[in-house]
Amino acid sequence: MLLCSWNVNSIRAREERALAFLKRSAPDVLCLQELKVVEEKFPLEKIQALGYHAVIHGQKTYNGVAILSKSEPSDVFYGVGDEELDAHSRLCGATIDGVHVMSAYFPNGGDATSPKYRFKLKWMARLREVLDERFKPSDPVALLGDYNVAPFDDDMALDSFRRTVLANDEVRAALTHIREFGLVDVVRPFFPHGQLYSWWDYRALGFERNHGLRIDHVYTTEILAARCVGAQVDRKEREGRGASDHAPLLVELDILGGAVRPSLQISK
DNA sequence: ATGGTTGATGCTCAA
Repeated sequence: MLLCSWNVNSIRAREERALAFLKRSAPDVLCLQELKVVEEKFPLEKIQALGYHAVIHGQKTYNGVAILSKSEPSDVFYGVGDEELDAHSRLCGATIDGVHVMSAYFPNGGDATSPKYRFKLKWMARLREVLDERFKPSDPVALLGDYNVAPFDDDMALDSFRRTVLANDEVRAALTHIREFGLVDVVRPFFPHGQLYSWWDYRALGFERNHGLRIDHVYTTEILAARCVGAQVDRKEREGRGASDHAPLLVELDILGGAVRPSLQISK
């Protein structure tokens, strides 16, 4: 079962690339973030034509998340269940092939003096409550998305990121609290020395200089983590004109009995 | 000290 997460930075601007990615990588599940569009204007028909179902939690201009899946989703939910926090469309969930999948777009937070940073910490604290309310640690749960947090120093190309709201001690502690529900970073074990990035700033030749950050993640409960057989970032997708500032993150779980994709076989 | 770019929107904000 191939699970993917990709912050597309506008699904309408990325429509052609997203359709090509679905054809090329054929994931069983693709979690999208930053749709920047309401559900009514989401390019649903073209995605359905490729054999995908779609759970869409849209918003005009900002945010917006979705879960695309080959199998039919059930037990769909939208938002974190808090009136203030759900002014932003940042979370949706669905059960697919028995896996409780969530697509999450954590707030960026601006800078540490900004109200946006308080919002980020509040949203992260609420996400932990959502996990506690909806699931047990023994359930097959997969939280995919743009976490806007780099957990380790070697998840950052530049030391200067350490002081930002993407990597300071406080957000890392907030992420640890989420992890302590019973989640595991299933990508990290395949890249024990770090230097794996999923986002590069559009500005100042961020990608060309490989000034990246690993802020997109797949966290799962232990029962699924034990089945994780490969992980990779599709760096090619960040190249050229019309790229999102994030590259897709792919994770293979050996749970459906299908063939393991050779491109994702990386020894731990 | 606040550049550099992309996207949606509408003459600016968010990332």
